[in-house]
Amino acid sequence: MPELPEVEVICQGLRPHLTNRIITTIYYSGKPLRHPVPFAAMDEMLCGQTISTITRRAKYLLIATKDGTPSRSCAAPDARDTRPSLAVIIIHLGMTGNLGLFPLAAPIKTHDHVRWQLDNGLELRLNDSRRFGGVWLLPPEQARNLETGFFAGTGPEPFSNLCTPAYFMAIAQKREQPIKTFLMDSKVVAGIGNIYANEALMAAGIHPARKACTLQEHHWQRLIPVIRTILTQAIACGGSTISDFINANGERGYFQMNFQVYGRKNQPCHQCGSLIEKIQISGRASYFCPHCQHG
DNA sequence: CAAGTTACCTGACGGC
DNA sequence: TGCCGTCAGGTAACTT
Repeated sequence: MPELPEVEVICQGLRPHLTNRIITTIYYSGKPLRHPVPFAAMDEMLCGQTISTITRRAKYLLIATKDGTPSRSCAAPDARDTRPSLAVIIIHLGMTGNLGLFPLAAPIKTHDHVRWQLDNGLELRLNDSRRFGGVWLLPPEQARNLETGFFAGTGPEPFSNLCTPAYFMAIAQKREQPIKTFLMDSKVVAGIGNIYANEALMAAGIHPARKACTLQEHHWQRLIPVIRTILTQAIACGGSTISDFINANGERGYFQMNFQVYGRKNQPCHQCGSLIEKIQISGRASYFCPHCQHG
């Protein structure tokens, strides 16, 4: 379920419930996700550890622990222990992944693949039917160098001040590909998936198949703030449901967004009444208004 | 290097 | 009811 806004909503929803909780036990279905799940390493490194921070980078959720060293040998936590080392769990939700907090007694669902049991009677459950998601565990030395390690090659966040017209134009210069495909390239900019690439281009009045290299500075000056506004709105929509986070069932986050084009083939454009068209671009469903998106 | 294609998996939906 | 094809919010390994 994850583009950037959904992951951000999950991140914000989990934060108050996970911060300062101790991971007590970890369970694993045994089914591989996109990559092997580092169950043995998590079991060894995380049980007994305290969760410190929950953050998001691109479409990945990062859960840091306060101490990356094996804790089974130090059962009594030392309050004066200020060692900065952090092990980090990284979670990606793929196409169908979902994270929720459940009481321990809540029935296990099909495709609940990893469960992190906490010291407050709840457990964090990763459910992912298609198993395109992934779980990684970075030991302290790797966790300290995320941007040059795990996220090397990942583009800046859309909200970063690195995202300027000049930045995009320098890369787009050599790209003959459609602007929509360009926006979805995580090496260019992080977190924009199929839905929001479609929506942002509609809001900016740019045809999704237009070659990335043909966008002028004024296009980028329009597109960058539009991307930020749409992502912000989507996060706000999801945020309104955060209070239901525990035991959250089904729809939360951007399902509540009012899409202008995504999924609206042959329906009238909210701006001009023209019928929204659907085409394939780089193998992905692409929706646009033939009247509003000439730029 | 850029860009297109395929693969990974399950489930929902529409047509027959 | 059921069978079958198609499609789905992502990423990375391939090929061209």
